[in-house]
Amino acid sequence: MIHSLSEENYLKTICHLEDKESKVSPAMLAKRLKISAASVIEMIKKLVEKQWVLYEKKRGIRLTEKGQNMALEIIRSHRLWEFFLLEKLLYTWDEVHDIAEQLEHVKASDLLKRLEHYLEYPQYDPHGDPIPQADGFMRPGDRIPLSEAQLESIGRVVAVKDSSSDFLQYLQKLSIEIGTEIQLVDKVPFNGSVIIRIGKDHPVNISREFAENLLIKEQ
Amino acid sequence: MIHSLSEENYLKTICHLEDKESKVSPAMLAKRLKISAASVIEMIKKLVEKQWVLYEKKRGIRLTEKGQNMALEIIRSHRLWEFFLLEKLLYTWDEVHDIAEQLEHVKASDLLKRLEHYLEYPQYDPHGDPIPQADGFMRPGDRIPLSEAQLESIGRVVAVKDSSSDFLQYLQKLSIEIGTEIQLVDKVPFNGSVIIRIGKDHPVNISREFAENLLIKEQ
DNA sequence: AAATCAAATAAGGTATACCTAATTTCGATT
DNA sequence: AATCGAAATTAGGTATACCTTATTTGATTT
Repeated sequence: MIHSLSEENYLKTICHLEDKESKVSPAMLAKRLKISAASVIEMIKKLVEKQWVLYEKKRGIRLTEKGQNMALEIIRSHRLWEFFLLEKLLYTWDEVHDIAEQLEHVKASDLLKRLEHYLEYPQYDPHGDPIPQADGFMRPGDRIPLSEAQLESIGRVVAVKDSSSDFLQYLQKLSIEIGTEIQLVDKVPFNGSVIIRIGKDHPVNISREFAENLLIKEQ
Repeated sequence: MIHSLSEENYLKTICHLEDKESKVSPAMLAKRLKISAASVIEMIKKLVEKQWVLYEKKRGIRLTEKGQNMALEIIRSHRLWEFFLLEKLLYTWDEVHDIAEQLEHVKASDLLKRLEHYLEYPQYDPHGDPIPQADGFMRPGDRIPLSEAQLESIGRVVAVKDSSSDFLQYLQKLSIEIGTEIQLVDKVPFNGSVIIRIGKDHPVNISREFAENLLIKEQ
């Protein structure tokens, strides 16, 4: 059965939300996809008919096995293309996502296998998210909160948990962006705050809360 | 102004037809795009409003300068992706076109420049068609009819002029397909027929008409 | 249990890009 | 100039995927 670009985006988003939340509601989907709740309801009906999702009010929206497989394939495509864009076209970590959103929908027999072979079987995308294998297997991610990094280790910022504009502005003040190298210099057991070195600057002290919201990939 | 996938396909197709025909009619577009003439008329109206094409019954459909630029950009994208698919993902010459039809519509600032840099500024796509430069300049193609090849030269089949099923079946009989290497062994002045070697086979004699319909890229 | 409020859903509408089935236009015979 | 046929065009219709504006449902508080 043929599927449209919209349907693919729904499946992908439901898959992501299922990972993060105990129950996926129409309202959550509407928020994530930036469309009205009414439109979501309509589409969910279609996806239920096609047997790609189940919907019960109590349990929320869930992918069927078929739906799950389709979603994983799209996520696989997205992450492989992200890797390509960073590694081969030298885009920066924050630029790749939006382009991969377009590339992920390209269909061709064998495309992902060829792409993956050409990229030498990357395991993680530039944001530290695991790339699902062709058989649907997906290892856990390898990005961790800065607060849990090894002492002395150097990591690269790959994402933030909190994306409030307060937090983002604070990041900007500290000259931290996606890709910035950060070394964990010391942890202060007293209040959980940590001392980090941003790039080659002098070390600074940041709060535990901050350190928990900054996701890094150790290298 | 934002443009849709359909609009892009119209512009691209009009551009190709303008090259080939003295006048582009709605009926020709309908045939090429495999949609009804009525739908073409509708779309042409929209494109005229957006000032991407001009339409007068006597002169037919023509791209404006803006439309021409947009069309060339899409063609550039198409041919760069074709090159990528062949060169990097190792697809065969006949597989790349359909995939590039999808990739050509991906939008991202800088994408084509990066892609082109990464591919080391290819001049021609796998079918011997020239890849327009960023500034819109496009050199002439470098594929020629087999009948005009240099004696002794070895070329690779990149396209056919005549795509009637009779012709294609004859090709199949001779084991010629896109990508097949052909050496021009000799020309017979008498009737214009030529003697060719297909791959590593014994030379065979083919008619002038045949040789004129087979486009090769010398190497 | 009644009131309240947000989430879910229904109803009806829009734009895009197709379609088929008339109808009109126009150039080429006759 | 009348006729004919193909091409162009109009009219009206469909599916997709959105929308806004009710209305309903249901969970939570009072």
